[in-house]
Amino acid sequence: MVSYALSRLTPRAREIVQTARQLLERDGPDALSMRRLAAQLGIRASSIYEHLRDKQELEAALISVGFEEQAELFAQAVRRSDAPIAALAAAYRDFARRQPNLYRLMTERPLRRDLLASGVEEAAAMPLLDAVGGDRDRARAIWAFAHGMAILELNQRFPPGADLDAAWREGIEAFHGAS
Amino acid sequence: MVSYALSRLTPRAREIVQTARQLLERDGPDALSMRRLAAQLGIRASSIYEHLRDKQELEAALISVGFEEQAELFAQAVRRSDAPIAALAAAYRDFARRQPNLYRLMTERPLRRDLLASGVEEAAAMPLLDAVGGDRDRARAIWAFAHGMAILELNQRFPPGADLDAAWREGIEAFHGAS
DNA sequence: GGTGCTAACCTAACACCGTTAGGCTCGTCG
DNA sequence: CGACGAGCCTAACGGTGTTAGGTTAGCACC
Repeated sequence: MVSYALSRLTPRAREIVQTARQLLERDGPDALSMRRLAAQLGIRASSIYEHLRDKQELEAALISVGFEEQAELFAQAVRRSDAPIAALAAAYRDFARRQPNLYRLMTERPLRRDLLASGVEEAAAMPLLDAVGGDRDRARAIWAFAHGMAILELNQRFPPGADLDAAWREGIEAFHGAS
Repeated sequence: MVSYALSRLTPRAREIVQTARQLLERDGPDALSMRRLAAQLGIRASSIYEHLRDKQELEAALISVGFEEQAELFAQAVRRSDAPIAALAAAYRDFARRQPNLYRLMTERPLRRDLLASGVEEAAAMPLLDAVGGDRDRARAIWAFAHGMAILELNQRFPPGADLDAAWREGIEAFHGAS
């Protein structure tokens, strides 16, 4: 199963984006520099610009891939469970923990939607919107809770001993009642 | 009313931190560079290091001030309302919208707690913990929701027409029932 | 076989970043 | 007067994203 977002790039650009992803996840956000990425590829930084317009476009490609993977994971989670909100929450947290640096990249700044593969953002949001019967306000509130929990956990903002499973449960229960 | 966090600095360091805050809020996060800050002060970047150890310490001072102001605002919000959770949510959102760049700085990365003025983080968290009767899991879930809403709004992650008031209400209602 | 085109790389440079080493000029205090 | 410290300076180092302009290798076509 090949990414639609990547399939729109030239083969060389695709390689660069895939290398960038490994670099980002393995060595952290600071490692995602054009020079370090180039070094990893065995070329010079300026050569990357033959394949990608600039760093924003590289990041947008990574973010698009992230959304695609989220869409797939979230759809599966709902399919496999009869408590869709709890399942989505678990899948959401899982994605963030498994690829913390990609998750940060995907959420830490305003999105350049014009650079994203079209539809990927909506596709990632659909499973939750379906799970709440199309209630957009409710979906947004639940998303905010899940993102808050995920990013505060990644950024180690909760005290060391905090029982995060319990906090997740607390939120999932709260959002389980009727609106 | 003078900040405790700032009062621990030398007078010159205090001026630098205050100038940094104006610069950050007026010109955005990219403007908070040692060189630009120095230019604003009429000196060279290297001179700042006479007064603050490094950029991390500067940021920690800004963050400490932010926590102090939050603590004050949140305490007031609870005092003035008999629906403490709704009042805290409103105050939280308000703080983030009024000082978006300081709010981002305060939340976007792991905290260097060793550089923070002691107690400020806890002081900002107390009003909510009190409002939920000391239930830490519940307080964390509510905080995650509020932070998620605030940062997603600041980062323009909701669709342009989204009714964020409604989403906030949705979350506040959800967390209003008994645990 | 020669010509032209394209892909993919290169070096060199620009303006910016955080930070450090080392030096200068004051005013104050003993 | 002499010492000292506060506060500033210049110059530099290694890092960042990015651009201009040049080279090389392979392939299509006459």
